Amino acid sequence: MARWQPNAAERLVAAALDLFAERGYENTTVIEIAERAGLTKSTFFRHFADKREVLFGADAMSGLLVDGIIAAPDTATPLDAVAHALDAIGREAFTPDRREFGARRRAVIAANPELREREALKGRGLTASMIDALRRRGVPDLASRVAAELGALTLAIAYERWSDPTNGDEFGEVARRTLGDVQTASALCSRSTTPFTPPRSAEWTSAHPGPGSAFSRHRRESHHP
Amino acid sequence: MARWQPNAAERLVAAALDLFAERGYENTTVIEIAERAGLTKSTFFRHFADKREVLFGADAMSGLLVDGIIAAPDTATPLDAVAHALDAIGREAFTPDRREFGARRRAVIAANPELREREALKGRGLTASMIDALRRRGVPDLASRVAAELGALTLAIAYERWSDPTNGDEFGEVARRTLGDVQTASALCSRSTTPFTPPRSAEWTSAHPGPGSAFSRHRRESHHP
DNA sequence: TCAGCGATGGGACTTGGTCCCATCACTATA
DNA sequence: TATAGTGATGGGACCAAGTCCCATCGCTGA
Repeated sequence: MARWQPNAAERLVAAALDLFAERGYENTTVIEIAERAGLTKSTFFRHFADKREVLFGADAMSGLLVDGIIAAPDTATPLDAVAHALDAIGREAFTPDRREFGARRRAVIAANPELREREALKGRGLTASMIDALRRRGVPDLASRVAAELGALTLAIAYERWSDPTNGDEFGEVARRTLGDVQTASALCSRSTTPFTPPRSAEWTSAHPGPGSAFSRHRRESHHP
Repeated sequence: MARWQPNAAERLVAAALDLFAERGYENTTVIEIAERAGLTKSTFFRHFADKREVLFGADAMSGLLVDGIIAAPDTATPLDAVAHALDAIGREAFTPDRREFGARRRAVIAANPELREREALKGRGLTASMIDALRRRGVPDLASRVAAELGALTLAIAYERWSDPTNGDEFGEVARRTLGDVQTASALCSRSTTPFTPPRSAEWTSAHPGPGSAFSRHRRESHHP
């Protein structure tokens, strides 16, 4: 029988991905997944905490990110350290041979709210890991949170771009380019949108002496608690 | 009977929050929640899509954020528009009378992974809404994503700070201060980390001299296990 | 040959969640 | 006053996710 055949977990993942792609996540039963893998419901839950986890189980990313951030040179800025970690992910996790799998997985997750929810949680976990690693580098609290958030955004966008079949670049390249884009975009966030307005006129800077006062003129419009 | 008593949904929320706080989310049954509210399982699921949603149902935030961002003056930068939206949330959603509820809710959510997962998904939804609203302002794609992400981070931190019982400020103030802190921290992400060199002393303080600004207040550490 | 061990099978059980229909209270209209 | 309509509720059957416990299988080593 199927008993004692190796790679039970991998077989379950493959079976699940196939079935999810065929008939959708919610129209697929754990028992069906297990049967296609030549196993049973019991064994499924022995390998994965729940039905969603079958697409998120092999998750060494957190460790890779932490190690990558910590291993970055002392002179690296917080976002440099994040870039260093993204490189590690490109070498260890998102290798070229996994691109197709990544694309299928991404499509399945995008099609189901329950899976998107799990993905969101995993994202928070990765962000938390990066915050922790950055703090250990001596980066101040808030800067760690912001850098980790930008890192998570970069990771998400880079994964989108990399798993696109028309893209032939390695993940490391994609990620670095993406991080550059994010940094550029970040600089735009505190600048006026309209390209031809003077970005930092006298009035603007004087009206913006400290955090949060830029829109002090907009507040107090209506006060009815 | 309890039938036809008004505010069924509110009673369910109150009952759920009480029970979750008493014995924990996973040790509480939907039937128990319904019974404490004088209702039944059927009615519970008529008001809320699932068990988690009872703590996330009253969710007008997305609309408030979108409207606030769109209503911001044309001259506002992306993050100014976000600030404008956060102000609206302070007036419409996170009113002072809801602080205690917010604190209890936050504690319950923090104690349970399933609820944290839902919270993460809701956060993604808010971010998506902000991205959309910013795009409608003409903000470029990537800048929208970054600004929305920073806005979501600001909202999360501001909610943490505001729901703290020792905090007496209104949400709008807290959010404004938080956004300033986030912007400041954002600038550090591409700068060298070393803590005892320039940024802290001269350059830092002279660039942001606001009296009640930045890190002088609310030194609360945020922990991520 | 046998004992130990880890992975699997299997079934009972609880709970979240869906579905459908009966029931109740209120309202409008004749 | 009677009656039909409407919307919210109760109730139970039903399915799938997830837990628990124990039996069973195949391998390994003595």
